[in-house]
Amino acid sequence: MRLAQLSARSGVSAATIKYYLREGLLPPGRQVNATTAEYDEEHLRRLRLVRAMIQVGRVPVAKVREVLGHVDDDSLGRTIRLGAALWALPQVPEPDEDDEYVRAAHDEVGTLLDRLGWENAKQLTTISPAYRSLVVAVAAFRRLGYDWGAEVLAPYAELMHRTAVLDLDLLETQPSEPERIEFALLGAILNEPVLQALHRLAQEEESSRRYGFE
Amino acid sequence: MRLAQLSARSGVSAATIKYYLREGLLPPGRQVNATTAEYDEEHLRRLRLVRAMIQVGRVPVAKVREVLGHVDDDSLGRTIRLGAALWALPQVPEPDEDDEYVRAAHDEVGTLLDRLGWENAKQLTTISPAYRSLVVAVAAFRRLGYDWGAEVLAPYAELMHRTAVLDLDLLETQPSEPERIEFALLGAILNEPVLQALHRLAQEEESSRRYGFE
DNA sequence: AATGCTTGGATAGTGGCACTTACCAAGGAA
DNA sequence: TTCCTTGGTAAGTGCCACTATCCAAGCATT
Repeated sequence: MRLAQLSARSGVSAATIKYYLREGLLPPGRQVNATTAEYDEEHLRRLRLVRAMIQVGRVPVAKVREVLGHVDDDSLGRTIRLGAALWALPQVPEPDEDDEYVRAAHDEVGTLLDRLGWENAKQLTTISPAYRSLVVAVAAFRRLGYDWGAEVLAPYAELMHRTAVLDLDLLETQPSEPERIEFALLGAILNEPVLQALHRLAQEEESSRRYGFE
Repeated sequence: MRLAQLSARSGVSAATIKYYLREGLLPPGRQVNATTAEYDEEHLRRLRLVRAMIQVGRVPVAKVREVLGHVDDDSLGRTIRLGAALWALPQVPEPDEDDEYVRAAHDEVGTLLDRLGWENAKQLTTISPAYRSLVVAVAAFRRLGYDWGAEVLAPYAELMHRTAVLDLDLLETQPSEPERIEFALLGAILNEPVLQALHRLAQEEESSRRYGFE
């Protein structure tokens, strides 16, 4: 398959594919001669994954390169490789630890994890981007005067835990290791928009059940 | 309160506040004389809301102006005002209706809504951004060869519905109408990052319960 | 009154990012 | 030989969220 055909089958412009090649998001094709390179189905698949990350997941190009680097790193074990790929995904900026709201949010989230019995998550508080995102968002609520405490968060966390159980059950249905890695990555990138969309749709449904359309 | 003090209390630089004033994200202060303007607590609150939208919610400045325009529009009724504000939030690009994957995704989501009995949501399929986001994400999965059908989505949708019930119960605890509008907006902007962070934390927790840290 | 600081407002510039355009030499077909 | 196509490179584009620089008006101190 030539570059032009790769472009036609993926719907991505030839110039953009060249850009991705230059940026290392796609491995180079097999060079046939000085002016021709041959691409295969694996390139097409990788290109679609890249597009899904950039367009649906809004992952910056530099992050995509980093994530794919972890995915392709055969020297790492499964858990580490997956963790590295997921943790490279975009994050909120570092919380300012001197901020009083941030400190209060830390305490609140700690209380929440204790109450839920998430012992493993507790060990990740210093390194997990998910933990940091949670602290930033809770601090933002507090700064606006809303008391988004453990009592409010706990029922949400229970529901998210059930969601995670579904995620992992689904992951285990994937037949082989490389597929599980890609599937988990897609889950993080695409399933979150899916959940968000389902959430908003559910809000619209529930709201119109309670109050009608008016 | 002068602009410099507004800056100090919000942590937003004076130059950025001037930028927001220029862009219409903040109403102008009360002009005292040619070189002095006076701001109040309402300005500070609005500024924090704007920052929450831009920094945590990643809402573009133009969208923030649009959303706030709906929030402040007293001529609209409650449901409409809230709906307008929420629907102005960032969306995925329009799905390409000619794409075979998009058409298949439409069918799949339609089946899902039937199965769930979300009769109200079914009426929104042509206009709701949440519906469109869902179709785009499901189409992206299909394009990569994963059959993200109604059977897979239904249990997620059930959990999201319970989440929406929690959201609306919480909303009803807000004492007055303007507070409910702002609270609902914050819920859409900040609660989604909270849910996402809880989701990822729950995945990490569940994953380490099943497989250990290795 | 003179000096020097601060204030809010306007204008233009910055840096990052995701492309996109223009161009090039090499190769293949008519 | 002529012309088109190919993949690669360098420079440019458009957008966006700020940010730096000016400026004149006011206020305070000397």
